[in-house]
Amino acid sequence: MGGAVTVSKVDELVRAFEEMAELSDIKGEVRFKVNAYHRAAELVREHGEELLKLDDVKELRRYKGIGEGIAKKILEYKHTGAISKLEELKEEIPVELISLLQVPNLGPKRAKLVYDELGVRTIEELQEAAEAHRLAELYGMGPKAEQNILEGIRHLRTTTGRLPLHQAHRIQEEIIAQMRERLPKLALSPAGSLRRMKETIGDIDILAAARDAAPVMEAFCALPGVERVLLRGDTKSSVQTVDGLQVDLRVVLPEEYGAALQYFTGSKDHNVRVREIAKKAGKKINEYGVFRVKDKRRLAGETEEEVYRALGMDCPPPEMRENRGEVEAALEGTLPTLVELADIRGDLHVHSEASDGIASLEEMRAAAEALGYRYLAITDHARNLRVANGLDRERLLRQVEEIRKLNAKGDSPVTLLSGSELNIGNEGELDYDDEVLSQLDVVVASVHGGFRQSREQVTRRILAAVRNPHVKIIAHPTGRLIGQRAPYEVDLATVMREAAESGTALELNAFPDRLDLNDENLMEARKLGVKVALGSDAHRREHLAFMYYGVATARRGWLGPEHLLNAMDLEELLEWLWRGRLDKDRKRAERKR
DNA sequence: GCCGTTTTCGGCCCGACTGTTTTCAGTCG
Repeated sequence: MGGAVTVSKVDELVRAFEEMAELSDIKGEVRFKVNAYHRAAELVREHGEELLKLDDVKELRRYKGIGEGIAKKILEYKHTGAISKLEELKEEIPVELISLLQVPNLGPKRAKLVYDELGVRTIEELQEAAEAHRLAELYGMGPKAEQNILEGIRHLRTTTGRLPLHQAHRIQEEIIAQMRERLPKLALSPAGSLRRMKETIGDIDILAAARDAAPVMEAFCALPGVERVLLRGDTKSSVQTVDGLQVDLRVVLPEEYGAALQYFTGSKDHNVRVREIAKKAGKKINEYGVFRVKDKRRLAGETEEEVYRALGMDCPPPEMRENRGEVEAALEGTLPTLVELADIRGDLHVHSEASDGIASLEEMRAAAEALGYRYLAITDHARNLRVANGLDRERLLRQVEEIRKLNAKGDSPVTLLSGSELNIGNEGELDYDDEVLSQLDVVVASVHGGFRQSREQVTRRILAAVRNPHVKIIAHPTGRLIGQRAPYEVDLATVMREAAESGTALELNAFPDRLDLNDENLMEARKLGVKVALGSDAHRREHLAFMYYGVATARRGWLGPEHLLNAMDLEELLEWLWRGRLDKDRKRAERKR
């Protein structure tokens, strides 16, 4: 089996430009050159396939950010597999030095300094030098700087890295609630990557508006969950919580609130683009407002909408602010309308006590009713997934019957849809025959094992499921578990094309560990015209609420209600589910001929 | 290293906080 990890040419080239940026930075090149390399890495990440197809400097230079130098380097890499400039840099500066930049409070300048003066090239050596107080003797450094670097190393080793969105979200809500208790009238908002609903969160950013910042800082730094105060200024403080998370609070005046929110929400790349646009228009934007350069007149600041409008832009929803085309769309007035939680009419992936859930059908239905849903698909695990108590044929058919009876009573606004989450076997085989599947409303299929198989095999398995006329949704299509398990190798582009063609939806699994498809996958699905099915994968009543994170992720993928099965009303959904199955059945018959 | 309906040279996004400094560099976001 070809299970070897293959790193693509594109990934290698991205890495090469990133190394060039880091090494140039340590070397002390002007920041703009370093930025140019970073930008090149970004461009290759985004357009690598296209770029590597091109064969002359002129064509490459059509991309903004690629000039003479970068173009030649791309071609050199294409033809020789290496970039001589990078090799030269590596001879001047050891690559291991790049790893030192991970240490908080140690940047490129001091990394170079400790290497030149002390020969330090790894984090271990850095720690030894700091503990022997050799860092404090260096020019421009002292005992504090040394201590901060030791703290940085400790932090690096003890924190588990980024926190999953839902955990960070809970902590943030708690902090905001505690602040409100102490200062009831204070305007507070989440900001940063949490407001953008990124799938993992490095630290929590909170913004406050007040005439007098001092009492706000006071209250914040004294919150019960605060382990220690990292820095405390007049308008900005950072603390570390008992669970090792960094929380930043920024306080601005009410008339600056919108500008500060814009600035503090990011992303960094988005903000850089916005500031460039301001600059070109003879304006300046910072966290205090938008200003006209010539007379420093203030043009906007109180609300985000006003801030963007002052720059001739619509206001992009926070989830879109990643510099993935939203800046252009905001300028042209072509921002899409994104899906909202209120658009969601039902959940299409739910388990009951029949397999590995803990609630009865009626309990799950009552919980769905509380969320205002109109339908709920019961998709318990199927026969072959023994570990999850998968239903055999008889139990499944009994459940179908039970669902019919519950629906017939007509005492709930929620219609239960009978379904199953099939297991896609090693050769693409499914748990039940067509005769059984044809009795179900919603057939979901997904991979639960064989994660280390080759890309070809996994893709073949999933394509087999896509082609089954009854399978209408491929659940958690990449199998990743955030922070625990990488996605299996799969040719997602091919799966998406086939799914689009055959009328099969791909799932956006809203379970917090999964969020699968992810935001970038979803943008691709949107482009290819693939329908997306939101499912909470609930195993108990409270899990239905995970839909919130699913909708957030859908928004990060630029999806509107028109892309989602769950935004359809019941009749439309049933028609889509059944019409598609007849189409697919016909195609399968044609293929056999 | 890139870029140009204000420029082919001289710019390139912006500011807070800290520590080590007598006016600012380094780091961070």
